[in-house]
Amino acid sequence: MSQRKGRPPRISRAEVVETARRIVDEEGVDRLTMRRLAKEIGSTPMALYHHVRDKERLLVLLLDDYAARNMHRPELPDDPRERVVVVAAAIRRTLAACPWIVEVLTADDLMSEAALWFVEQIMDGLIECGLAPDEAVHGYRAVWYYTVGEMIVRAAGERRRADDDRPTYRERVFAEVDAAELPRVALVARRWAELTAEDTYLDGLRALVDGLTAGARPGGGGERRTP
Amino acid sequence: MSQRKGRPPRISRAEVVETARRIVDEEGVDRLTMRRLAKEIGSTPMALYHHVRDKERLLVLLLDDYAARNMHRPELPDDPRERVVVVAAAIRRTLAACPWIVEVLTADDLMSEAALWFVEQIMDGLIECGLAPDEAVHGYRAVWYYTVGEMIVRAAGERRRADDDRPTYRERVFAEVDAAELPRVALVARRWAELTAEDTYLDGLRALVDGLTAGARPGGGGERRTP
DNA sequence: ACCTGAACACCGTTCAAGT
DNA sequence: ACCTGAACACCGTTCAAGT
Repeated sequence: MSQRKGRPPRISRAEVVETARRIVDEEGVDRLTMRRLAKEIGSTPMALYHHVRDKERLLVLLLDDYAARNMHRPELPDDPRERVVVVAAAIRRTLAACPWIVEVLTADDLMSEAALWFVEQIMDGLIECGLAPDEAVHGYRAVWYYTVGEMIVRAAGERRRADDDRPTYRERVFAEVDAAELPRVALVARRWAELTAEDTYLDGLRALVDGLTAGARPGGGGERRTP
Repeated sequence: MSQRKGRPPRISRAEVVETARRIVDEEGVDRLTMRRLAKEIGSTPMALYHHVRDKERLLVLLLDDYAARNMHRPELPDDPRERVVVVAAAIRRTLAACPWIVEVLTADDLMSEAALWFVEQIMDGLIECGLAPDEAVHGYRAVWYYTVGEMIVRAAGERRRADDDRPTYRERVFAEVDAAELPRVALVARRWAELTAEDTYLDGLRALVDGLTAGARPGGGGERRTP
């Protein structure tokens, strides 16, 4: 069409994101700096700022890129409640595999084009269980909160276990628990680390989805109960 | 007792934490640096490292300190399910009031002495609803995941709303939603920002607690149903 | 429009030395 | 044992100038 005015670009946003992805994959998110990225791309730090607003935005672009490449759509069960569970678990499985995710989740939501299919399925399952569209949005959000929280707490726990000199502090708190004052906690204090290391994501998710859909009367294509 | 050997300390860990708290309260967590803290305390950056392991640890100490000062125990309702809800909401209310919390939650759990009373009450409520102690730990964790996730996602949303030039990106994704492919999402796309800005923490929490306790037979001091 | 170079205003932490 | 000074190895971003 029309001749673009000004100097032709030497690097592109796609190239910036791609190079950033390579650095993060190979060396971890800590090694991704604007200077390092510029060097890798054969340019200067400031050239990057013509293609991404700032570093935080770059991280969000990286997450969207990751989602587009890695979020594979699972087979959908017929039961709407189970559908919500399966889809949420698929989101979590994909995101949990990418260790730098926590950096981005604290900066922004996952709400790229690639992710919307998953949102659609969760909302659809909830609506089929009898929730109104607005309630389904809030239901989706509840599932998302639970999933984000699980990923972040798990990542923190893993990091803590990696720095293996650290146990002392938490363990001391638990060792000093007064069984008269805190009988329930005292009962499990010794096994706390072991119990919280278990992966119970699915159990909690099922409970949440059950709770969200209990009491709503199903409709919208699913089985229907007597009114 | 015995005379301590070596040079007497000029600064204490308590003084370090207290000064750090003042900086964070007055100027935000971004302004808390080891150099700034040292200057404020009238010492050098490296002196701090004799009292706290590193900056991350300092942030955790700060959270524990905050919890000890601000987590006020709520009145406990008789109904065990409602007790879980009230106690979780009390945790969340306190932590949500402290905007730097997300920095720490991604680094470690909240598991200070002050927090254990809240853990106790949640476990107690769940056990009274019929959960076994191990299940109550996992139930508590599910509530904690949900609460952490809600706080982090909400904080990110608020930050996004503060940088008010940013809407374009998410809004464009939603504006381009294909109603044939994603009918449920399309239905609410226009109102997404508005719907997700609503505070529905309690609704989701109630659903989760209902789901966690449904099916378990109550006992352990509460009302009992026919077996 | 796009890119460069230099500079600003910082970081957390290690190390070796002092008291 | 506790503290200091200097240094290491960096950051993200602004600004003014070039093409």
